[in-house]
Amino acid sequence: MAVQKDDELEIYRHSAAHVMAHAVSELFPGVKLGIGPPIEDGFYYDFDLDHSLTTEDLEKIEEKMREIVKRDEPFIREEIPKDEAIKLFTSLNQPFKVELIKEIEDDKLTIYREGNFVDLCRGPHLSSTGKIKAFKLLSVAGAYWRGDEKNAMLQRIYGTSFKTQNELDEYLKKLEEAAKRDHRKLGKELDLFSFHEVAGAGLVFYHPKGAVLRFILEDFIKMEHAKRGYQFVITPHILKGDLWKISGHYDFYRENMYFFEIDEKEYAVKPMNCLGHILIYQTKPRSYRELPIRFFELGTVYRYERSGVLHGLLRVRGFTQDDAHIFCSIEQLEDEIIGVLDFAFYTLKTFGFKEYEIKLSTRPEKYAGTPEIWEEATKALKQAMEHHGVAYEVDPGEGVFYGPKIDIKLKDAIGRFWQATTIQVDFNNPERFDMVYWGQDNLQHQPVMIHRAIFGSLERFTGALIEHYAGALPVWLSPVQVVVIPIANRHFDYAQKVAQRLSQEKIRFEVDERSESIGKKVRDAQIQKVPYMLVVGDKEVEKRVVALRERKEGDKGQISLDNFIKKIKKEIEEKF
RNA sequence: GCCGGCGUAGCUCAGCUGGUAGAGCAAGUGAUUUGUAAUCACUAGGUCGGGGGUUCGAAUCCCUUCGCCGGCUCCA
Repeated sequence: MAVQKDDELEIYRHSAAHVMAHAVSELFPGVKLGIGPPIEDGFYYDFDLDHSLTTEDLEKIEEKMREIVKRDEPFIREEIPKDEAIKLFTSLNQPFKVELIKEIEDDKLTIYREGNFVDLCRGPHLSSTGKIKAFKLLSVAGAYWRGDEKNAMLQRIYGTSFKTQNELDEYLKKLEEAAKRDHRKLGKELDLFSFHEVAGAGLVFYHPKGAVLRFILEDFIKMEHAKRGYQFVITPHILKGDLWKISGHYDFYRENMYFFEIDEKEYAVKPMNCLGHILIYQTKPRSYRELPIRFFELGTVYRYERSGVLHGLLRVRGFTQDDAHIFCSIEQLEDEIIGVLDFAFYTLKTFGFKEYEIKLSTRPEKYAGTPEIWEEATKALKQAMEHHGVAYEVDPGEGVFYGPKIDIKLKDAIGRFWQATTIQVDFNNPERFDMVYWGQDNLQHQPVMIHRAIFGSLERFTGALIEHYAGALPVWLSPVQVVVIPIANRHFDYAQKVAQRLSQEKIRFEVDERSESIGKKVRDAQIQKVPYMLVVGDKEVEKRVVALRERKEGDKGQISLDNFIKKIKKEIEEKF
């Protein structure tokens, strides 16, 4: 049996999951039990039940759980032989448990009883149900038995539990707070982007303010690529089907692509940019002297994603990648990966991301190339990460069909991780496209190809950014950096003078000339999360200054316009 | 794609068991000229996501479709 580290809270929650299953069994006799482990912030349990569970059912189940807790039934551990366990759970009509037991290698296994409820479980558990103090059932969702979509769909109840009611309340409040950071909600409130049912799911429309943010990201990433020796290219959005056959996408990626016909020829909308870059590489003989060749493109791609997986900006059907393909010699591979990692870490830091996950994904079931080639590429990726001394986890079998990859994942408001940066080694396409370069030895060699994106997708990165800052973007990223607020009509002239100056300094501003109270104008600017407000009234006109209000700190008093401009320009410069 | 839930004015939401829609904010108009998170009044605005059905009558019930939400699966 595998050794597992059971932290106290995990045991606690695991016991809560048992109590929940117990409650469901009492309320719905005949329910078939799946599995019910503790998870990061709570626990779940899967049930096979004819009746569809509703929110009201959750309340009833909670009620029943409280009853079981009150009964304070001891958790009793029992060791029984495998065949006896099979008999027991067969008699209890628990086929999923029987299936699990049959796969356990040990001849002895453990069950836990509490009252008249029995569950297959290796434990450990609390001493009795009465030890569970605070819990809440959160949601019910579908989940395939054993995570396989060919299997039955069970109903999963998610819940959480804490040792005190206080901690539980705090957690629930945290969830509420997280919902406020949701980029989908903020995107609407801040007038950044929209989706349209009439246009199609997963297709983003950037509004003027969203477009400002988008352009800032584009400018930044273009500049950085230029600095790092990338050459810019532009390639078409549609390419003939035949080309995708050469690359293998036709076999391995077909279900994610959009095909259509022109002049009786099959075409596909590009789901990736690599082929265009390969064609450019192929336009002339290449020398080792040119390597590494780094082609960069802000490439817009379209992929068919199953309807249930779309998620605001974080998972869409049309998106733009800051995509580049590096063609280099095998000897240059590791250095190139080191360079890309450096680029990625610099970028994430600049945008304020401190928390991320680094994953190394290895060979999947469907793959192109040979195991040896995969091995070699994986080694290069590992060594590059070791060079940077970063901690990473291995995701076995999660690689793309053409090669292993490193992914950097960013956390969203409620703690889900989304892949941003990706670095993928590809030995497959150089082979399929017969790519070569002339070496110093006057012989032809095959280059290695690296697919990589730093933001990943501009859309996803924008979504992550909004959630990271809860909409309160730093000054350099704010679509509107300053709102000028004249107090009365007689201050409009002065406000316009201030505005003119801001405009000259290329600061993004608005002047609020509405016939509203100053309180209202301030409130609206705060809600729009504008970093700076400049209030101008009689006093400011007279002294030729502005009254500064900072988004987070409130009224900062008077300051000369020159000094304010100096301050804000410095912040913009420093990407603050 | 699968399981469950949801879809009412630009936004946030109300509308009990079927009797043909309502609030606040936003918008427009007018008044007000304001000192740091909501000035007041008036006006306009919806074939209740689309289509079909049940019914004398549907926002309310049923079917279907699109979209959204939470999971699951998938994920370059």
